[in-house]
Amino acid sequence: MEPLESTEDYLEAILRVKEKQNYVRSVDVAKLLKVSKPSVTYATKRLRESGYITMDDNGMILFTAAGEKLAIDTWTRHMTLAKLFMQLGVKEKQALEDACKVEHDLSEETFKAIQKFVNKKV
Amino acid sequence: MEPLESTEDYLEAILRVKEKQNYVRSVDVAKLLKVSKPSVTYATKRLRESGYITMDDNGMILFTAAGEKLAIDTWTRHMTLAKLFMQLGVKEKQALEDACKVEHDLSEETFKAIQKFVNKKV
DNA sequence: AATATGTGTTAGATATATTTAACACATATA
DNA sequence: TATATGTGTTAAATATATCTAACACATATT
Repeated sequence: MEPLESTEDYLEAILRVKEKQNYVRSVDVAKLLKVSKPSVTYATKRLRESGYITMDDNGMILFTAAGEKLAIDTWTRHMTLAKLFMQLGVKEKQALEDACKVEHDLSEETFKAIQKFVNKKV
Repeated sequence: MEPLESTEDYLEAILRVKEKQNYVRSVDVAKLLKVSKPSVTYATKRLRESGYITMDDNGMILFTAAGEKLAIDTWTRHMTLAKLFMQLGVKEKQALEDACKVEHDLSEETFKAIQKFVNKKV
């Protein structure tokens, strides 16, 4: 079971699939996040109700402006955190994995401090 | 509603109450975590089943060896993370709050890298 | 003694997020 | 044409974690 994937994780996954192949099917999101198809059905329903995505006649997932912004913001956080961990000596794979788990929970203040640090250092 | 407090959060709270007053009642934990009394009843049941705590005849919460170890480990993580954030310029209160949210999700590798960094710097 | 306060429990509801099973439907293959 | 594969849905179960309401019981106050 294990509750795991939230709004931002799904939006981020949609963004990654879109960058890769320009269209996003439910099954692509399921494969990337390693969750079942019904989980994606449930998630896309929530994301539609929240106004983050729409779906076309073929069931393709499309971002709204708000959804794309939140997805990109989340992705930026993810990469910034991963960068921090890597600068501290963590290997890329682990850094990305940890960043994903942590990215939703940080305050703006802490995120900005981290951003400043990783950019200063590069 | 909002799911929030997990095993480690409760163990950490129990540790903090114990440090402060040497005994730990359910209501103390509820107050510290700002959750309801039934939430604590539910949590202590889980913690007992997992072998992390016991309860004496008066309902006082006692650590097992495993419970105390996990509580201290969690607290150490919490403080190490808070230290990292403070070194990056985050104010103490916010650093502690963010550290609490993040502490459960980090791999050993990343935690050790952070530990090395904050100790090197001091 | 009667009442109020503090502590804790159980029962039931709510919310999030996941799963498997079953099915519908379209397209591709033998 | 019959069957297999791929995509997606709905329904129902499971798991975690919370809440409010109601109650039990002990101690403290009037």
